[in-house]
Amino acid sequence: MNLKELAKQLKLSPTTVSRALNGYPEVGAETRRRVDEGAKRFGYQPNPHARRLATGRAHAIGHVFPTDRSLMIDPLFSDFVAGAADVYSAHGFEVMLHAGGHEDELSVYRRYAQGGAVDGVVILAPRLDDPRIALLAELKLPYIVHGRFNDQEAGYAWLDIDNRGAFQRAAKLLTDLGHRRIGLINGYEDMTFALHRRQGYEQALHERDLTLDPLIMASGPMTEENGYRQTMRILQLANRPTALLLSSMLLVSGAMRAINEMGLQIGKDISLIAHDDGLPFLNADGLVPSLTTTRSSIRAAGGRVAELLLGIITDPEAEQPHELWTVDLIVRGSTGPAI
Amino acid sequence: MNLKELAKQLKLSPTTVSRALNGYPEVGAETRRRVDEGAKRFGYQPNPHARRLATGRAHAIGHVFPTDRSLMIDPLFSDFVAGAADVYSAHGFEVMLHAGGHEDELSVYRRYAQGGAVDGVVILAPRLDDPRIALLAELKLPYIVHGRFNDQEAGYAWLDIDNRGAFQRAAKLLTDLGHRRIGLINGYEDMTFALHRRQGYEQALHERDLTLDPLIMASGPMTEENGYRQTMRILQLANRPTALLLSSMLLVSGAMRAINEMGLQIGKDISLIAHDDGLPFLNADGLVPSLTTTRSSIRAAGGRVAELLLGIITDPEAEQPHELWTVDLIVRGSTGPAI
DNA sequence: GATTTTTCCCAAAGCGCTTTGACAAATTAT
DNA sequence: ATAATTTGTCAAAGCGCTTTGGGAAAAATC
Repeated sequence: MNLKELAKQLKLSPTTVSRALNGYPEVGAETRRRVDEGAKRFGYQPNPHARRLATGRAHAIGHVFPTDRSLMIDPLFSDFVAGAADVYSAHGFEVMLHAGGHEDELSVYRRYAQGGAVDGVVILAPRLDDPRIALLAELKLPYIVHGRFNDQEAGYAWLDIDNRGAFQRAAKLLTDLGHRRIGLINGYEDMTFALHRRQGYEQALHERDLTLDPLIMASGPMTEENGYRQTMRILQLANRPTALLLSSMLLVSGAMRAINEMGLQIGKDISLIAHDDGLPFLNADGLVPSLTTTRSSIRAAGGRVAELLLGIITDPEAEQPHELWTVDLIVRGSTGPAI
Repeated sequence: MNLKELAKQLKLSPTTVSRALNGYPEVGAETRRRVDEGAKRFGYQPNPHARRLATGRAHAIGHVFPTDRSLMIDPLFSDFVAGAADVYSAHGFEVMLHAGGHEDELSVYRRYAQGGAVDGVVILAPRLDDPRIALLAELKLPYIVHGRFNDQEAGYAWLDIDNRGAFQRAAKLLTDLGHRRIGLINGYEDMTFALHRRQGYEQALHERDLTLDPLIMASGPMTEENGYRQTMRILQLANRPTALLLSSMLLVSGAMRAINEMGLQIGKDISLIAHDDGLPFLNADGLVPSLTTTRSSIRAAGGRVAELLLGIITDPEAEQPHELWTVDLIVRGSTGPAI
């Protein structure tokens, strides 16, 4: 059943049916009712490809899986996309997913821009020297960045959480509790989110005139195993820290394992604060002791990013949105006074 | 730059250019060369929507996020899709993602089928009484199931791992080690994969004339927290098991935490075998002691499922593929003789 | 050399929708 | 009453591609 067929059944022209269905004003109330009723009765669905071709709008958003880092699929990604996809679907947009490997990320954007396969893209996990910056500026493809390109805040739309502020506050909480040696286990620091976290951490230490010790800082993949390794390494130092700041709940899994193994007690011998993206399978509140966290739902971020991008697409003239979300610091049982 | 424009530049007709680009035989070698060269020079990319409309093929596969279980996004999903997306992209297919919530899964398939938005879909996490069975049989939409509908193995294409065999072998390994009380912490058992695992487990116990004890069996979300909860509950029983079978590495995280807390030693006081889907952020080999697992890469499964589906789409007349993958049992340090 | 076949290219139609421009009919203004 | 406007509908063009059905020119066959 296509438009023409439906129009014939209703004894109307395709023009009128199309207009009625798309809510244009130049169609009588009674006719509109008839059309709506007829469309429902015949189960008519407009052909999406024809519509795209005619309107030039894809009604789709592109997302690219960050699949480079030795093929490690970030478990955060699916939650982010789930949040975004919900919003898209509410607005009749599809999400087009691309997982690297065969075609490199930049080519994908180029192809998207050229063929109009999508109306916009979401850029994830921005890096310090991100090659996507230049390309996207050149391409006429609406986009929004989750995170920020390194300290470059104008010229593009973004939504970021205040990673710097979050880790600064977290570190400050620890110094307020009397901790003077505080370790940091971070993600890869060529990603801006991780860099910002380190900067927040450094600033807090700096404010207390504490010196940085590279030995108790680490940067790497946010896996259980690396959490274990780095924690183990740091705890075995002669002069081990009394508190640890972690960039991910997955690192926490490994860290707790290491701490248990060392026979230390969380919240007493060693304090822990981690960033919690709200992944549903790893609950900070369910741990024993419950975990003090800087918390920001990555799923909510995905949803908001989607909303903003749809806004940009609808009105490209409007000012580019910038949103910096403050991060909650939730104090629970894993932080205690320094020993 | 579109086809017509390119053709004009090359002083050829759109027909010829289209044919040359799509590898049809009725075009001269020299002309073909000129077209290829010209297309590259002008950076020509065919408009995907126009192509879809003309050919009636979407060159896209639909995937639906299993987002129901109280909005819990399964972390396995992204790895599976990553594997699949790689294959699609090598074949010039896109992946269209849908995350429930706004529109229910069945409607999505109906819409896909009606409008030809995708050429096929991948069905994930089949259930015991899966409403998708009936719908898909009715819709003329090629599909393949990852897993199997409950013991119904004909009439549709599927790829599954031998969950039953895997858990049977795992349980048998434990009984061979002398364990007589073996616990099971499973996923939701209205999913066929979980049911099959329980059946494998039950059969192995049955072969040794061991009786089932519902007290040391659990079924629920595969989260860290639930792993902890169930393990804790089971270990606190008066007559606690000496071995535990777990359906997911995430459950293991929680289980190990519980075991540590109880002051028990893995591989000695209690043996552990878990199913490992090969998630890159949770490595069974990196644990201490390293974990005995039934292992099957969900990412590889995603890739193969994609290949099979593309095959079905290319040749709908061919026989429906069924693949049952045997699962590796990798014996490592977490299993020891019964105490 | 005349006829058939093959090779290579083209004009035009069609995919299913949206959108422009025209036009009766109904309404309002003069 | 007629003229000017508004309302509700339609015919036709166009989005950019593929594909059908020819049809010259070149090659192969008799």
